[in-house]
Amino acid sequence: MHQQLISYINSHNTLPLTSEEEELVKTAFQPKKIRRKQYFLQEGDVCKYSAFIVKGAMRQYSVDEKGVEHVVHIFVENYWASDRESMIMLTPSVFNIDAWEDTEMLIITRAEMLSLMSKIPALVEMIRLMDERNAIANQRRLNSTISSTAERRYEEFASNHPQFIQRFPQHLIASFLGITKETLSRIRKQSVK
Amino acid sequence: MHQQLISYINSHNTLPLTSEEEELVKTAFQPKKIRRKQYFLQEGDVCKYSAFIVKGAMRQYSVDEKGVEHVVHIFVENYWASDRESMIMLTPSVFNIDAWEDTEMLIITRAEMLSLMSKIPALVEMIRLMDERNAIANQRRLNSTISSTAERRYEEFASNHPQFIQRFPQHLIASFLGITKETLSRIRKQSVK
DNA sequence: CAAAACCGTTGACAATTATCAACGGTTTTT
DNA sequence: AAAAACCGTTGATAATTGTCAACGGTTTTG
Repeated sequence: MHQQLISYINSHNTLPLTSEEEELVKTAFQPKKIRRKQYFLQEGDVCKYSAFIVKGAMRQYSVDEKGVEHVVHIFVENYWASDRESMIMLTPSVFNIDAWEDTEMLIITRAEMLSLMSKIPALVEMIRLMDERNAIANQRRLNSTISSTAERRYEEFASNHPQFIQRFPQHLIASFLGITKETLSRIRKQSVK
Repeated sequence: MHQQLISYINSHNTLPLTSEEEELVKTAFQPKKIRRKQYFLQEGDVCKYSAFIVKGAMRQYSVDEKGVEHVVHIFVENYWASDRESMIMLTPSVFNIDAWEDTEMLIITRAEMLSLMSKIPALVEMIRLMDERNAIANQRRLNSTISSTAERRYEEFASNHPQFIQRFPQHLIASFLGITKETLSRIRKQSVK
């Protein structure tokens, strides 16, 4: 199980981890399994862990005053799930993260992660790379959100993430795109023509 | 002029820069001034520089097929402007960045920045902190974009960034929020009631 | 200082998207 | 095996937001 994480780390670095470093990683990350629908993080709680997903799928969402869920992230294998703001600022999260499928993950606290980073330079490098990619992805998503129609956003998403279309129900994709399930259903009907 | 950058760096770190490090920073960052409306980056070009803004204001925007501008970022003093995706991937940018006010900045290429970072650990730390804050801000913006009405987004923005409301015209704020200037005008009229 | 550009507002109308209720066909739970 | 939950779709209608054109008041430009 830890091997997948180690491969992930190595694939984000020029130099592979030494076996001592691998050991450090293995002891710092705790395995955790949760079943479909169980919470990894609940609104109002402070987020204590980052999770590297080994197998399964989770979603992160907020719930508005009318009780409607808004999915801000979908996570699958090799994704990292957490609410960074809550974890760093130690503030109650406005998000829920729960398992969409039964999920196996490796979790670590921020303190442990910082300690690991001070011992393993490759981790710092990996985080930097991830932040970079993250910033780029966010930029793209933001731009498409403010400048494209719902239809175009769906088309882009479907062509960039065909696996997600197959793996998750439409209503979840709709929420992720910021539209209702009915609107997405009609958009798809349209574009078949 | 460089002093402002050095203060900025120091304020993002536990240890202040040594005078040798300060010197390195001063030689690596080139001063540059541009006038209102001049481009710092033009769509189709590869972004070569990161800019630390010493004085003035810039905006980053894309232009859609109808010729409508969509503002994705507004930058003022002590902000960093660049198109990270273009700069890192060496791909033509889909964005324009231009000066909204006459602007003084300090610019640096990615290669020089990487070289500086290898010599000045404090810079690496600063970048990490900035990435962290950036990720948090993006998360918030994204969530509000997919889960709030235009009216609520404007209210949040106005209460979090009152300086921006005073400094930039409404049509620019509207574009930044992903709505038209007419809609924003009507929203404001409403909320005065 | 005259012309042009910019800015916010308004009205009339159109397009997009949301809301609510209902349906039939799954899949999951008990 | 029956009941419940889930899922996508559709229709009718409402709410939100965009589009286009026009205006008067500013500010900037030549």
